[in-house]
Amino acid sequence: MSGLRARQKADRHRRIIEAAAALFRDTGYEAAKIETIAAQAEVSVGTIYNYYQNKGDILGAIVSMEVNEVLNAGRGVVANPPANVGDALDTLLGIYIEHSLHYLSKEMWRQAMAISTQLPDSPFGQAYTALDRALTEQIRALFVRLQAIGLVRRDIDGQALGELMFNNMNMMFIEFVKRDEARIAELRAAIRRQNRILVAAIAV
Amino acid sequence: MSGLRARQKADRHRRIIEAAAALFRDTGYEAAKIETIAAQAEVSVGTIYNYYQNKGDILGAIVSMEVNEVLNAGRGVVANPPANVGDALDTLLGIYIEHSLHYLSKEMWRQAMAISTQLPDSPFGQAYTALDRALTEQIRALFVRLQAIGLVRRDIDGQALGELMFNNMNMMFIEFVKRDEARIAELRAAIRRQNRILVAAIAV
DNA sequence: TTCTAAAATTGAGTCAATTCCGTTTTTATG
DNA sequence: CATAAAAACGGAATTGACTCAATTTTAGAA
Repeated sequence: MSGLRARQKADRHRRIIEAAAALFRDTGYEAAKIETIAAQAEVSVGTIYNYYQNKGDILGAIVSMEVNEVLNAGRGVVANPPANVGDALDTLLGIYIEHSLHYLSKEMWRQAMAISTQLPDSPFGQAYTALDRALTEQIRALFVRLQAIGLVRRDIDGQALGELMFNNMNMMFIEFVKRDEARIAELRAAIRRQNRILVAAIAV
Repeated sequence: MSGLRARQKADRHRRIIEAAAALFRDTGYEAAKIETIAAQAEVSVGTIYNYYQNKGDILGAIVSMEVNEVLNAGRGVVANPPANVGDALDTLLGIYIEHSLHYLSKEMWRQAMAISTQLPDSPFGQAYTALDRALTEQIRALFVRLQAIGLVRRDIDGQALGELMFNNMNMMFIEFVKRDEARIAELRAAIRRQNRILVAAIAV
């Protein structure tokens, strides 16, 4: 069961994603018709629904790639953080934020976020939740690292802290993508200001 | 211009909201067809769209009522908070959370949240953002109150703290409504645990 | 009371996502 | 090879939100 059929399958997957990504970027998610994606990918509408449960899942596949890149970039910071709690946090969260608009437009993010709350049990909904958890975990890992180095107090509840910080950043990011005119620099400054309270509380 | 016409208008508004609320509750938001809402409210489909820009705005009107009640209930706590930072926070956020499922089901919340990110510029999208801001402001007001009483340090950045705490609670609430089996008690406990870090940082 | 312009209502029509099922392609088997 | 079962495909049909041009209702002037 791993000959021609599997190859065609992978190829069609790729073609659908490529067609969709291009269209979402160029015309926006809403404006991109399944029919157009199908034509571009040289498959039928029915086939697209054979590969993805719904339009949101196509976007989901694209979002997952993006977030996984972000997670990867974050690993570098966790392994080798700046020698200062505030800077370490700013660097990690900065990577998340700066990377975030690389492949995805704000409109695509809005749609992705909306779908993930609307259909939490769809394949994408579950994947999105898993990605959030992975990001939270990475922030927690940074604290563990900083505790090991001796920059963060040992008696801090790393789990709760990671959640608190991720949740705040995430909510700020949601507000950010909701306003087209919002700028990354302002977002980062606002998060830095909020985190100052936490940094003061946890730094040795 | 405030005779029969105004009365009929108010009456139709009410009928539409009542019909929609009942249907959303009973069959769920997705399953509730505009046609059915129209029939129940004894108006035509077109009339509904004369009163509300889209299906989401109908839900929006219901959500706004709910959140305004919550804000109202919160005012009491701010005016007269428990004499302990942790308890004061727990009481205020507790009111938000306990109230939240009074009129709205989890599915309705999911839809409302999704729509507010999907269409941030629709009437409901803007109203939802305003409600979030009002809640954040109320939490900030509680800190100001606690500072006045002498329970919270004067040098704390109240604005940043209010945002941090609201954002965290809100994100936790989003995750809560995404899982049908999640329980209120667990949600409150998790938030309490997260807030402990903040309380330690800000208490006198 | 009658008439007219403005405001509101109506429901058939449009549009795009999703479903459905008959047809075609691929795989496994003798 | 031939062939039957399984998997995947295609595209017409369905569905439900939303629009719009025609019609009805209301307010208020004559």
